[in-house]
Amino acid sequence: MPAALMPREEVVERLMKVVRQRGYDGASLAELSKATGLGRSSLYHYFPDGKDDMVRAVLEQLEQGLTTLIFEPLRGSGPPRRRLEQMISTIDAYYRGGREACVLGNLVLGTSRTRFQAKLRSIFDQWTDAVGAALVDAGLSRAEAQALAEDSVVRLEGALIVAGGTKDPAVFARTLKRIGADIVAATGG
Amino acid sequence: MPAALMPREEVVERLMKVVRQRGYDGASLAELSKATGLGRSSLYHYFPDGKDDMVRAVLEQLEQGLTTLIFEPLRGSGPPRRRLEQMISTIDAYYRGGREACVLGNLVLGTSRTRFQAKLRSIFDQWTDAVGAALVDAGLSRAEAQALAEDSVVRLEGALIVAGGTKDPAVFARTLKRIGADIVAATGG
DNA sequence: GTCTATAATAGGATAGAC
DNA sequence: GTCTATCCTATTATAGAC
Repeated sequence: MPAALMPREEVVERLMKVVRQRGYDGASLAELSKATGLGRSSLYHYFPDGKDDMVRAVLEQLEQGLTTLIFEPLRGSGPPRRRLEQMISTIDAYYRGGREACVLGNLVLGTSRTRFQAKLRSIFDQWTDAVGAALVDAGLSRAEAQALAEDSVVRLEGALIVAGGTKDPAVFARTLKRIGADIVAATGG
Repeated sequence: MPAALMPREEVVERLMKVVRQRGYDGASLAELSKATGLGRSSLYHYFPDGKDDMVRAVLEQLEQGLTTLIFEPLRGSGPPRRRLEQMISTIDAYYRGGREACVLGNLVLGTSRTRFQAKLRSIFDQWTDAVGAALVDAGLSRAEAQALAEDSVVRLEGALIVAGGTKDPAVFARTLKRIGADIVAATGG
């Protein structure tokens, strides 16, 4: 029995790239097939329910990646402000300085929002809560922490939209700076 | 010679509603036809180049609407802070408290960004510049005004994404409050 | 200016061989 | 586990009558 040509994780990673660039509605099976190097039938072998299944896998893997890269480090040890700064530079790299679009944003818009609502909400909430937890560790009240955390996630998503729309990645860089500055200000200069 | 059943403006308004809800890739001609009450052929009579033409018209009309509702009032007379507060409540109504998605965001994501890049950029820039102008009137330096204006637009767009993804319009309301508070703080309490 | 009808293509999904 | 071939539907777009 022949082995898979690549690990499932790698397949999903390539699917994610397409969804990130083209969204749910814009990602055709032809492109998903081309990006993975797998024929339609092979894709249906991995993902029996078709595109929905693929995107669910993308969201699962994204959640896992964010957990490892961002949520867990935010709740880790070390000075809270350092953890928050680390998140910002991880995000900067992840979105390539604002040149890459956001998978989440792409799935919120178009016709796909309702399809994946529960998972989308869960990821946004985990993100906000993880940032909030680090801010509480830094001395903020729960309410202050939650508000600043939500604002940080909102700004991130917004900066990716505006940077994409203006074709100006600098908007993203400036937004990350503002997020960092507000965190520094709130946690006592 | 029979008159049009409805003014072109109304046709474009209905197209906009579909684009806003479903994005470029998700907006099929069948839906655009249903939403306007016009058959495919009638749509092609108004918009010979098909969907691209329709979305170009949507963006033109959106630009016009934003100019009247937001950009011009921001540059108008009256206390600058009042003009900025007015913008915020206009936006709140326009996006129905965060329950409606953003046409711009929808066209930035999916496969449509490059198609309409120039117009998207123009609208984002006009928005930022108009907010910046009001902030300069309120006494901020050009650099401070530009930064706070950009941040306001970024937060708006981000809040619409996060509110959509979490199905929680309150995120949008809180973000508008934060934008207002930061404007008040920057223009001298 | 709007319609019905239809073309031509691309879309998602399946069957069955290997 | 992957492929080729195929199906059916939806999609964009056009033709031509009224």
